[in-house]
Amino acid sequence: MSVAVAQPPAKKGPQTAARIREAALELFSRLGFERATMAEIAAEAGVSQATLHYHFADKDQLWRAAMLQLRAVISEEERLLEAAADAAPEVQLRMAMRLFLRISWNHPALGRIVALEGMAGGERLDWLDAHLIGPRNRRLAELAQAAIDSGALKPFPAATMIITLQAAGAGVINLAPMMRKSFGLDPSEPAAREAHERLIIDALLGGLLTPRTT
Amino acid sequence: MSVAVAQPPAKKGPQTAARIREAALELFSRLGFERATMAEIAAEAGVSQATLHYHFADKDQLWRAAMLQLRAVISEEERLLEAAADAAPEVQLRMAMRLFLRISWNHPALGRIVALEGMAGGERLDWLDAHLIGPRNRRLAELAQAAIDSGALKPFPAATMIITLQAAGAGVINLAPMMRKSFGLDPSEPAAREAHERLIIDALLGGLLTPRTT
DNA sequence: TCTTTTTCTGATTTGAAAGTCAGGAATACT
DNA sequence: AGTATTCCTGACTTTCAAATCAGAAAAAGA
Repeated sequence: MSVAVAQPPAKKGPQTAARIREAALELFSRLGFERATMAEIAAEAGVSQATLHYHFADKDQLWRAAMLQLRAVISEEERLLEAAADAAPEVQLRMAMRLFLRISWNHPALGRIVALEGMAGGERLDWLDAHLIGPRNRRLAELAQAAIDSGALKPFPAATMIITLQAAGAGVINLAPMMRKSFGLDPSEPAAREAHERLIIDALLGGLLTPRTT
Repeated sequence: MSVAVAQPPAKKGPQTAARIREAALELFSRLGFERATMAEIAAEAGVSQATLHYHFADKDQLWRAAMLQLRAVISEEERLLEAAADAAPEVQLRMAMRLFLRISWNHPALGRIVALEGMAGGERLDWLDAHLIGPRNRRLAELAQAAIDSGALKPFPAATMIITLQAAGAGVINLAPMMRKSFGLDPSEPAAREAHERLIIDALLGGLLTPRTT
């Protein structure tokens, strides 16, 4: 019981910063920027709180670093879309929507953060718009607009469609705690996930495609 | 410049508690529970911070009081539905959806709070489920289930449909800051609001109604 | 009028979380 | 080995918001 220390826990090597980023992403997305504390993040990453400040200047910088890590993963997955760059607009749109839902599912952090910051506004939203969601949103909107212009989709404002897709797509995952509470259902089961995916695609595309008889 | 005081601001009478509740609702919904501070609420209501603690034991009680006030207003508006209690299920559902969207619009606080707390989970969500959103959600789900049973709607899980409606319906309003940032559009304009309403109704009902040719 | 109760406030306490710093331990370099 | 550098930590300071409290001002009641 002298001073302390001893067990070298988990190879304190250069992975430390990465572990911190992961812990930060997890906590920021689950709790939002304010509720997540530096102390919790440090504990989750298995380091002292001061270590966080050694690797990242302040909480804000840590948040940005976590977001950039998330972006890297997502951009990688979205590269799938490039393969279909010359398909018909509504085909591309359907693919993009499926991919969007899949990514929402694989990275719940994204949807939660977009919902939290997109609601609050402020500097972090500005940053997110510039680095993460803005380009993504506008690309989707262009796709939707192309589908509208080609006559395949009813002429709703593309921006409204995209925001609605975003909200609806992330909704079931974001609102998992509420769903459990109100309905006793767990939306993280694969069956529920698939039902949700079909629901969105059927509803948005089924409901918005122009009827063939016109 | 002696001591201070003088102008009797806004009749400190029995409306004080009500003014505090309104200020609290405004700030809680705009900023969420944590970001909203007692000091700000007090300032908004035009009273001292200690007065908040005179009328409400602590921040949590104040939050509950604000929510109950919101519930009272909403319940009143929802009474409209009773008039259609014996229409066909899908007609009732369409009415309920319209009303839901209208309420989301008239009371942005509701959607924001549901999104914030429904994402976070915890005690406040438990309370909300018991007193505000649970009964509402389950009533809507029953309506949707009835429409499904009657064969008018495709057989998607009713709970998933309701959560999606909730997310999509409140989405454009909740994500107004993001929409402004990403698209430079203001969803609070009447035109945008109407487009959104038509979009949701068209998409969800148009896409989910069983085709007449089957 | 005097007294009591209700309503409200300034000043203060408490607690929690962000951020700082001097220095210890490990690693790399010579 | 000796030295420098990188990585990490415990202890501390600072900041900010919730909650408390003693009492002032106003209203109600006698």
